[in-house]
Amino acid sequence: MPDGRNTSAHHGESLLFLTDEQLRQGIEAMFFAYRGFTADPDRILADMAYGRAHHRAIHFINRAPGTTVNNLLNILGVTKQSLNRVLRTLIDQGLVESKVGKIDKRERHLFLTEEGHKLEQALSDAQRARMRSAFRDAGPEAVAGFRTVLEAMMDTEMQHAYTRLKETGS
Amino acid sequence: MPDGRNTSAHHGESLLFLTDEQLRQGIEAMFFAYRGFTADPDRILADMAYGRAHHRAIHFINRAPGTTVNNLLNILGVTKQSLNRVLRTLIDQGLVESKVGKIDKRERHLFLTEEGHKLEQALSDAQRARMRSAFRDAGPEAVAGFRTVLEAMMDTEMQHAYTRLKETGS
DNA sequence: AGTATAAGTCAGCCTTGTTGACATTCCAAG
DNA sequence: CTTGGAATGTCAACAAGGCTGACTTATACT
Repeated sequence: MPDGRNTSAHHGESLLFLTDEQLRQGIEAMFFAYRGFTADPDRILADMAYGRAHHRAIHFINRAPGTTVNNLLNILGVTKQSLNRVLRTLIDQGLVESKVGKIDKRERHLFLTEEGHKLEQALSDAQRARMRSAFRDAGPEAVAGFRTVLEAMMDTEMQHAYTRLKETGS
Repeated sequence: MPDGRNTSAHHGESLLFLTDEQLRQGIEAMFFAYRGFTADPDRILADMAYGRAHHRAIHFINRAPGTTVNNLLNILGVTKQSLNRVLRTLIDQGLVESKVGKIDKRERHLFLTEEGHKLEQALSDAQRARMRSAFRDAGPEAVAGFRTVLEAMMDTEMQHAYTRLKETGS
């Protein structure tokens, strides 16, 4: 973490000078792109009794099988009550399994069932298809830049969560 | 639009081959970054009687003053009723002004009042600060890539809306 | 034994999205 | 000039998914 690297606004260099217009375009790009990003899974979920919140839970349980409720809470950034409502329906419907911890029996470890995996596949297939198409159209250098900027835009705790998940990656 | 450029999955080149793991990281980056993206304005709005929906309306009215309700509807991608609820509170609170169209009197043209501009400034200052910091940390090539990928991720109609807004830029 | 932690639950509230039905105003085509 | 359709506004009802606050249960730690 270099100190004072970006404290001065004007160096007379285009490298560090960013107009409000450029920033505004970035803001709008985020807004429109996020709509596209969620559109395909949303369409699948619309026919079912589930929403975007269920998708997020399923995604991260699949990503980190055996994760605890508390862990998921931190990653998703919602309240226990909010997550519990979602989790309860997923468990009731047999998409998620909750197992009492061996070391600490207060904890519940979450796993996708066979059925849960099927829905996860359907949802992430749709989302990956769009991401793949965007990545291919944009090319590898653009993809690297994309990830660099997004990472810099995260809150610090989320950067850590993101990095931890990356390192867990197959 | 070159035909058949990305139809084949395997060229034996890293250029076009994208693993599910890479795509999943992109998906998670989008998720965590969008949280950061909205966090600062959300904090400001939490103290007031407004939410993210008000922010979006204010942003695009500021961006394209005199826009019609229908136009805004298309950009925001919500129903007339949903937007109307937001718009009504903004008009009642004196942040937005609605003027009957001169050519077509059915249309309402929307403008920010002095007060509306103040809130818009506060919100976009916060959001731009984060975007600026992320852009600086990432560097200009990364920023270019970021925008290329986001644009490729949008639905076609939103690409058009985005481009139209860009060309309107000061 | 007493405190802290993990999880679950109940109740109630808010924002923001949805549908459906309907009124108004006005342009434009027949 | 009339009529159909477009743009807008409004009412009502509902659902998802956030939130807070209060409380219970089980377990772990000190």
